Amino acid sequence: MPNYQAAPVEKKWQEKWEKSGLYKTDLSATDKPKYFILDMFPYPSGAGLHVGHPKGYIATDVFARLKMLQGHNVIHPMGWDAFGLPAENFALKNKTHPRFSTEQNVANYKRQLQLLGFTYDWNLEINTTDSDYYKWTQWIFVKLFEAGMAYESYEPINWCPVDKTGLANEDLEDGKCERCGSLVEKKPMRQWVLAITKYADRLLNDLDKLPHWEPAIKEMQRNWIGRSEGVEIDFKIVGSPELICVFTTRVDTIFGCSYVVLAPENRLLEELRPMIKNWNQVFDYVEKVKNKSDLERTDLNKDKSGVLLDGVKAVNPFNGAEVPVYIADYVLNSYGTGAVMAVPAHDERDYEFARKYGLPIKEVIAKKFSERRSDAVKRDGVAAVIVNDKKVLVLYDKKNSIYRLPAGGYEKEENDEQALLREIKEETGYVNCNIVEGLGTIEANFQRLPLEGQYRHKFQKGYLVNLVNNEKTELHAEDIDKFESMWVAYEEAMQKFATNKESWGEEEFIRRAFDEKNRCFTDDGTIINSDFLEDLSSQQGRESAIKWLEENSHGTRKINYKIKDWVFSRQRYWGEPIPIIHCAFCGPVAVPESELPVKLPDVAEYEPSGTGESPLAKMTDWVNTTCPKCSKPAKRETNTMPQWAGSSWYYLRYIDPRNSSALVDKTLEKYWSPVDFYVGGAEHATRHLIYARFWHKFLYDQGVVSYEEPFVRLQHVGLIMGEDGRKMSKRWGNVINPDDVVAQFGADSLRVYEMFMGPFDQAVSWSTKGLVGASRFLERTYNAVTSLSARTGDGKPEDHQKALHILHNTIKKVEEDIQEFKFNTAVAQLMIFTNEVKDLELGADAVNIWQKMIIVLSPFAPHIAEELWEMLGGKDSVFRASWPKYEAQYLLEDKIRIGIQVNGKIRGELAISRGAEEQEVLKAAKAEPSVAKFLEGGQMVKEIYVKEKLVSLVVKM
RNA sequence: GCUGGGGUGGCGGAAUUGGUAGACGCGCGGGACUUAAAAUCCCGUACUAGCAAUAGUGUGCGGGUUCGAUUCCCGCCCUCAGCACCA
Repeated sequence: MPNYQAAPVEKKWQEKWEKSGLYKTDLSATDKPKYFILDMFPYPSGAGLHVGHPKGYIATDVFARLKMLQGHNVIHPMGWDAFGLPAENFALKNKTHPRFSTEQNVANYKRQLQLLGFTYDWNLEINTTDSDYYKWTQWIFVKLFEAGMAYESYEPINWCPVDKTGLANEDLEDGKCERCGSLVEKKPMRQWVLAITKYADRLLNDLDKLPHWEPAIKEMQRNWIGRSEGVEIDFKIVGSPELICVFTTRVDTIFGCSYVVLAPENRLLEELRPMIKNWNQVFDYVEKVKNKSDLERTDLNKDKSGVLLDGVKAVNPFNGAEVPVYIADYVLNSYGTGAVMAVPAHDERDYEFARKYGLPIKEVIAKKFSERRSDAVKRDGVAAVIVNDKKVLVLYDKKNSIYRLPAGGYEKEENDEQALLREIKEETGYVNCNIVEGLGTIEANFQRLPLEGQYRHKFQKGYLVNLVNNEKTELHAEDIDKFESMWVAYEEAMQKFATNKESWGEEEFIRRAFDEKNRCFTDDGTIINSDFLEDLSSQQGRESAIKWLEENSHGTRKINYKIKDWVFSRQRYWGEPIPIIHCAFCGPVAVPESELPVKLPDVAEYEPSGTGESPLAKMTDWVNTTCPKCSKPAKRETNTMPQWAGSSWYYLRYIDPRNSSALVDKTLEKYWSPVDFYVGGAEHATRHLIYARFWHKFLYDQGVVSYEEPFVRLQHVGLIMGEDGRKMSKRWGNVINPDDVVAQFGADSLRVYEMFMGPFDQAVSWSTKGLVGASRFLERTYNAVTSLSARTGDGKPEDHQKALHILHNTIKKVEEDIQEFKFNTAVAQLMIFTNEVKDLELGADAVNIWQKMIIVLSPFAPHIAEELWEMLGGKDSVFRASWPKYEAQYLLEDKIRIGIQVNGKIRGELAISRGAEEQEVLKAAKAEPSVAKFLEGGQMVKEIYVKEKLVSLVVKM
């Protein structure tokens, strides 16, 4: 029978905390530095919590307790995000009302959370489905509407046929409904949309003001916002007044444009119809595309398709070239202008399409390998990548010790082919070669090795060459000594060139030769074959081209975003009613603030209709109202808000949860805002976290909040997987319920274990064995403290030294690790303390030392810490104590052991005193028997002493 | 494909301005206590060879720089997450 009984102790302290109001946050107290630490509030599902859910809450709780002990006013609140599809679907399935099932689920979640002994102040609890709460969600919508940020749209949107509602882009996963996994359809319907794209630039730029966010999450947001700077160019159409406007970020490649592509849905198609000779074929293609789902369309990624618009020619304004026009579904109508200029040589998609349909591929960018020098001599040339049987021919220049490809400059009037074949013959002897394909151009600048020494600048054209047969001529006598030729595999060739003394980019040609995909060069480089852009860098070329476009009115600068405006209507029951009244005379009118909230009416039948109408539409009593402006009969908006609405601002409400006259009091907001630390799942990086930042910025512009960014520091929590390594799920039967764990091992064991499992942000598998380890540690600590009273006297001085050394290192390590969220190593340090200190003879001073340890342990295991604190004479809660300060004098030990290396290998160890003289240490090191035998008979070359770390001896044998 | 992580014992993982790789925990082996078992405590535990002292090998793979590389550089493989025809 173990000595420590978790259940009664945990119950005892939870009751005491409740009674004394230990964790109550006095919102009006502004005497101390504040700390706002926030969990992503849960969406209470019917299944209850599994052990993975509380991991983040445990971490914030540990952190909050540290801050309390360090003397901060801490706000650590919790609430419920309870509107939305999953709750409604759950209710439908169980034939109950969502309000009822939500209440039940919330109660269950709350009970489960309370078992773990968190510092949540339940007086601050909020619930997005309370009308007192969603009044302010509606209020924000009204402000958005009044600011022109919420508008009605009739564009086709994503429609989930199973959940029977429209969805935002953010609600899709692989083109499927994120909730139920069904394929979404495109459906045109009336909907409310929020103009998040107006904030796109600020959402993007302000990421730079968030140094304490993980770079990975900022990067995800950058990708999601997807800003790209480019130009729109107008292509005239031969024999038509219409223009094809294309968007491109690469005007520098304009002279490589060999055709133009329209999205199949592009409206221009109708206008051009009379000119199109093969209309039937075009029409068929458009129809085929229409019937493809978005998923099928993107799935065809690898196999591009399209149809030529026979009879239509577009004119490249830069050179007057008439190029063919295609429709192809690799061009999206919803991005840019729904039309692109195709530059197959420098865009992978165009390249693939051009190869499939045999369209010209014109190279206009050379890869730049190194900087040009003003004193360089220009000498262009050709290079051969001769491939035979998956091996490439590499020359070794013996005199200069360099590897190279067969290559050289032009002689007299030679063309590429002549020069190439001549060089191959001269340098390798092969006479029967077959030029397969060009590999593009590399601009190289380099110094000719010893022979000439001058700097060269060249455009080198690469060619893939096959051997027709092995026939060779004799090399010139001089060349036989000069070169050694060898056939090597890809990896070996890459390696040879990687360490080559003189190189101009041969690896690039080899890479292109071995993989067709690499033949399309999409980076910036030096412009070639391009009229007035010739020889400019891509960057300069873009500037010149834009200038030319604008001066000649053929186009203009343009910025596009991937992020779309936020589709904000749901045709479902369980959500905040959108506070709008439709009046035949006044149009859509906002519900006046005095009439908010627009309460969600109770209904018996709330099943989605599937017609695109919300179930609220059937509630005629509720729908029929009068216009607030003209008082004539009018109808309420029946769509509801998406699940993400309530969570986009909830953190603000914790600061002032019962305020009925304002969203949040200004003074309180100023003191408690912003959220100092926000912890939650990485899956919200592009949804919730973008929406919340968007609303927050809007509220900032409205003067409601005083900071531009809501969350100062952001940390994502890694999942806890099942013992089998799979996600915890009913489906796999690997779910561990915290109720069971707490009943068997206690909340403290669960808390300590979850913090100890591994790095906080990493996914780790649950291990009940591992949990036992945490439990044993607490038990050992308990036993150590309970046996303290049996010890008397002064103890041993060296034990004292040791205990103080460990204690102060523990204080430092735990304090620093908690702040950096490195809980696993903090717990390891606490374990070291118990293991090392429990058997030391410390006499009466033991109590003092262990008291400090208990404070340091308390954030992780608050119940057992309180119990032990009380046992050692603590009168008040341990959380009313102060975090101990570590003292530098105890951190370092006087005796150190250092390693001794001989020729880089550890051969022995040496005990020295801190501050020992270098000469003494070296002398002692050399005298060490295990070292000395490796020094025997050798000559000392070097002796290195890294202070208080190691000795490194170099001996020549 | 792109972007960002990651690859270290039987397992979860420590250690990075380059300095004794494997802290801590699990598991495993041995021992103590017990009539016995559980629990607890003590000792050991990277791998290979050896009775041992010891020697060799070792941080995904191949090279490089260095007295010294898990750490830095070049090339490659695998894996997880997000995005995915965004011109």
